[in-house]
Parts: sequence; C-alpha cells; structure tokens
Amino acid sequence: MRREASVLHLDLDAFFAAVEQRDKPSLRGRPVVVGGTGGRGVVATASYEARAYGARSAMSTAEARRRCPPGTAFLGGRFGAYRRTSDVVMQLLRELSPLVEPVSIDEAYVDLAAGPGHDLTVDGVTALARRLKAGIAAATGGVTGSVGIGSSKLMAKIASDLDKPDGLVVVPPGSELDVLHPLPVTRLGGVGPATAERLHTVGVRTVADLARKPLHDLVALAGRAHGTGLYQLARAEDDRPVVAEREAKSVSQESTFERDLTDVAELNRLIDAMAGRVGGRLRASSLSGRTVTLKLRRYDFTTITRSQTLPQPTDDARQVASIARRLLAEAGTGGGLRLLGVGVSGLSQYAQGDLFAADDEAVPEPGETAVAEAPAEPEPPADRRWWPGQDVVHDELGPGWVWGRGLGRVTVRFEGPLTPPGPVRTLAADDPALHPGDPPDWRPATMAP
DNA sequence: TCTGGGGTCCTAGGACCC
DNA sequence: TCTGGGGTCCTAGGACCC
Repeated sequence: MRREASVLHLDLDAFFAAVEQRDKPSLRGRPVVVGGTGGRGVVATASYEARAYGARSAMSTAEARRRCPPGTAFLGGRFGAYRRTSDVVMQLLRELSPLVEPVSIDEAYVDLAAGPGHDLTVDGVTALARRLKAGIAAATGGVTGSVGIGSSKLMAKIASDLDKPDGLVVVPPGSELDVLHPLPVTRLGGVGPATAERLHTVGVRTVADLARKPLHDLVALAGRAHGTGLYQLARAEDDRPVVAEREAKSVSQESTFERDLTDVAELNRLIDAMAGRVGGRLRASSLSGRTVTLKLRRYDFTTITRSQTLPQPTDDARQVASIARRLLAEAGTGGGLRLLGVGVSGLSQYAQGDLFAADDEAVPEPGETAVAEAPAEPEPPADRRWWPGQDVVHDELGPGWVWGRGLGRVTVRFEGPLTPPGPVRTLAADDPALHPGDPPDWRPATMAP
C-alpha cells in the first residue's frame, strides 16, 4: 500500500456490447448480447439494457434468449474491432505512464507514480481521471470506462467497480478499510463461488468478517497461498507492482462442439487443425514449449487433461498433433466428447531446430499415422458462413452487418457508425453481390490516421 | 439446447536425486 | 533390516479471472 493514490484501474463498460452499439446505430439504447450464438454458446458481454432483463456474462445464451425481449440483438464477437478500439485506449493510458499493465482486452492498471510528474493528490488524480475518461470517449467514438484510483491494485480495482458504468472513484489514502470492510467478500479478487461458499460456512460474509479471522483459520480453509492472500487483502495490505510486460506461459486452443463427438477419425482431424493453430501462434511469437496437453470434456461435463513433456521444446504442429492424438487414444472417447483442446506450455523464448526442422518433423513415430497437413471438414466457402453481427459489404447497398440468417436467406442492416440507423434487406445467402466486410472506422474522415 | 475460450496460479502425490 | 529430509520435475485437477 502506497502513501498516495497512484494506482489507476480502468474497466471499459460492457465493452464488446458498447463497440457493437457504436458501430451499429440501430442497436443504441437497445439490449445487445455478445457471445456464442450456437446451441452451447454463453454470453461474453450483455449491454446494460440487456442486463436489465437479467442477461449476464457467462450465462448460457439460451437462458439469455429466454430472459430478453424480442428484438434483442444476439451477436457473435468481432474481435478485430474490439482489438482496434482497445489498442486506442491502451495508447491513451501509455500517455499517462510507461507502466501500463493490460489485464485483458478491456481492463488495465496504470502506475501513475511512474508517469511524468503527475499531481498525486486526491484532487490531482481526480482531474486526471476526468481528462482520461473524456479522452477515451472522444477517441473511441463514445465507449465509456469506469476508473478507480487508490493506493494499491486492490483498492484501484475495488474503486473502479463501485460506480459502474462511466464511474470515477478515488479512494483517499487512509480510508482504505472504510471502503473495504463493508463490502461482501466476493468483491475481492480470488474469492469465487467455491471460496465464498467455504467462507460462508464459517460466518464470513463481509470483508470485515474476514479481517476478524486468524491467519491459521484462513490457511486451513483456503490453503497456504490463498489463505495468506485473503488475510492480507482483508487488511488492505497489497504490494503487487504494476507490471508492463508479462511473458506467456502457455498457448492453447479449444473448441466445444454443437453435438457430442465420438468418431476418433473426426476428432483426430480436429486435433490436427487445433495443433496447426497452436503451432502457428507459437512460431508467430518465436516461442516453443516442452509440454503438450490434451483437454477433454465428456458428455457429462467431466473434464480431464492428459499431458506429455518432451526433452526438447517444439513449435511444430505435426509433433504437437501426433502427441495429442496418442493422448486421445489413451484417454478414450467413451460416451462422447463435448470439448477438445490442445495446448503447449513450458515455453521458452527461442524457436527450436531451424536447421533440422525440415527433416525431423515429417517422420511419424513408429506405429503412428502421419499427421495430415490439411484441415478437415468440407465447409461452406469462407464468404458464405454468415453469422450475426458480421461486417459485410454489398456491391450496390454498401456496408452493413448481418442481423440473422436461415433458409437460404440472410438479413442485413445497412448502416455504420457514422450513419443514422439504416434499412434492413433480406437477401439470398448466395447473393453474389454480398461479401464479408472489414470492421468500419468509427472516426470521421478528418480524424482517421 | 444448462454450462465458451483464453489464460494464470496453486496443490498434491509420486519419481528421482543427493 | 532401519528408514532422513530436502529439492526438483512431472502429472492431474481445481479455483479463479475476464
């Protein structure tokens, strides 16, 4: 804990939904749910309008559909658009301080004490936060964020959560416990459903309750590391530094199927495709890893992992795939699988064996089938897989986005971030004039780079 | 039509080594 | 014919976060 409120936490409000509402004027002020739109999808983000009906992050999309009224937009994610907007925000944060720690695409800490001569009084950081919020809204086309500032990461994060959306809370140094103690323990990072349940059984509901528990009780309840962490957080003791660069520890790819799968040949093709993407991502970051992990979720949601550690790190898709295939054969597919994942961990910074890669990798181990290079599945052509929310462009009607599809039709609304709400047209799904589009630019032409 | 996808960190047991 | 203790690596699972 510092003497000054110099740690800032920014949390963009309902971020994915906010970007959708910015880019799709007809959705402004209306319920929007972003996430998996298939039968087994879950909600990533619900707009505040959708939250009013009970839609929540991590809820199944089916449940959100039951709760929300007709006309609610259910959209798949446009991660390229979110990434571009996020990059603009992170750049604004780096103007405040070189020490910016992105937590996720929509969240970051900033160490204001590492910045250029900020006034770190409560009034000073309050004014800074006002300028930041205005700057974010201007640069992103109206996306808002909630800012918390305090004497530690803990207090900054708690503060940003106190007044959402579009909030600004500064916790003055010295008042940490006044803010913290009345809150439910579940507001502390690291207290999820399991820990909360155990704490409830010993009468702990608020942070103040937690602060009354002796250390050894908490260690017995939650384990050494977690228990001591809880003990400290309840006292607002938090010295975690803001860290700008963090190295990746693992790279993985997983997928939940629309229907449970049992066919080993089909699962092996999926392993090949996932290993291909994992290998590609490893090479793109000049990483390789020694431990290959296969993750399986069975029809009944039980989840298992099987792993093997190699003597040397690899970034080769075929080697990853061949290990994962064998792990699958050993684990079995009994009853059907709803999810399969492939990952590599134990990463090191250099790519392996440039000199030998070409010979080694193609050779399957004895008794194994060579892993095919090409991915599987006959799929519709890339430009015919319309999904809700997708950016499209029509040769005559211009840019728009997919509202829905079915029965050989696709419904498109033709509008963009800088237009008024636009008209809807239903087109043939194979209309040759309709193409996938790029995320639209939300900045007026004079502002675009 | 219950329950995504990408991660991090921790724990615990067994193998193995000195 | 008794039976240490610490450390590291590996595997598997679980809690948690956004």
